[in-house]
Amino acid sequence: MRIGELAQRSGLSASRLRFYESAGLIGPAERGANGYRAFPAETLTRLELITGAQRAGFTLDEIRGLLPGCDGPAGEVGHAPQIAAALRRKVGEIEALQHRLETSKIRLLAIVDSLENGPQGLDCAANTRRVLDGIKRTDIKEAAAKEAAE
Amino acid sequence: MRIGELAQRSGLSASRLRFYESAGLIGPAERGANGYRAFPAETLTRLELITGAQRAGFTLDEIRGLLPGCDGPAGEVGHAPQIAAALRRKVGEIEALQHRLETSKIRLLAIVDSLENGPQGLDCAANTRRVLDGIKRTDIKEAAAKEAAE
DNA sequence: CCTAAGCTTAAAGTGAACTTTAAGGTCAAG
DNA sequence: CTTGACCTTAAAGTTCACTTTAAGCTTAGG
Repeated sequence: MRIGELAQRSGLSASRLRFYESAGLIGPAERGANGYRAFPAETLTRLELITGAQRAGFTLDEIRGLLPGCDGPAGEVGHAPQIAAALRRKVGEIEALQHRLETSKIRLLAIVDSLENGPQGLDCAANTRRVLDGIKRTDIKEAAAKEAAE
Repeated sequence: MRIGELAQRSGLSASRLRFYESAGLIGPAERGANGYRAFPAETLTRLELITGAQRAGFTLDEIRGLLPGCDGPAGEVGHAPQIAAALRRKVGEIEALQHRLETSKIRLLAIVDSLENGPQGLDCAANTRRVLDGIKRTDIKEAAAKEAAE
């Protein structure tokens, strides 16, 4: 598969694919007699992994370290346990992020509620204070919920 | 409160606080006779809001638009319904992100499982194929779960 | 044969979110 | 009355993750 087709099928730009290759995120593509890159079909799967990990908040550096591949400095066979441990740490990070998101969501919904069901006709400063108070109450509720959960 | 104390109490650097002020994320601080900034105590709460929103994936531009404050171009009283609508959209985005994270987590755990409980002694290329196969199976299960949920 | 699409490279540019630097003013303590 | 911590500004620098540019191949189609 040449770079244009891979770009179209993956939805990524060709420049991004070249960038990923030069960054070592996808293995160096084979070259045809004309110098054109020839990517194997698996690259598509790998790109999905990469973009998925990115959406999950991983940096490219982290992804390079975590993705399966035999080209790294520790890329030999006995590598698997370390990768598994790293992935477990990442799962922990994802869980922490999920918790933060849930917290953000609760806060946001509290603000929406405060905005939509709160008293009308206050001036802006008073409204701001009320919203911030609402957030503080949310914090307290969260703290209580956290305590209860432990 | 001067900038050093605010920095210490918020855990943010003084340069970051100046940057946030110049970016309009926190209101322009009053100035003492010496030109030093004098921040009101509420700024701390606002900074928590800002960093919280950042952790939730908002850009500073978005945060500036969403945070309560009477200094914006649309900062007058009737502004609340638009803010509420924007916040609801953000909640939707957060939920999408949560779903993506859950997906990532499942994938990661599938890889960990594949790595830890899979056959031993395969060479690296074979192992890679096995891991990628595992991810594909995860995709299929997710698709099935999604279908079932709808 | 020529053109246009598609590929190559190296290098420079972009935008977000800050940080660092440089040059200087303020102020309490010794 | 000087040292050192703390403050000021404007401007330049940094990192990440790419994109754009410039100059130049290759290859299929009219």
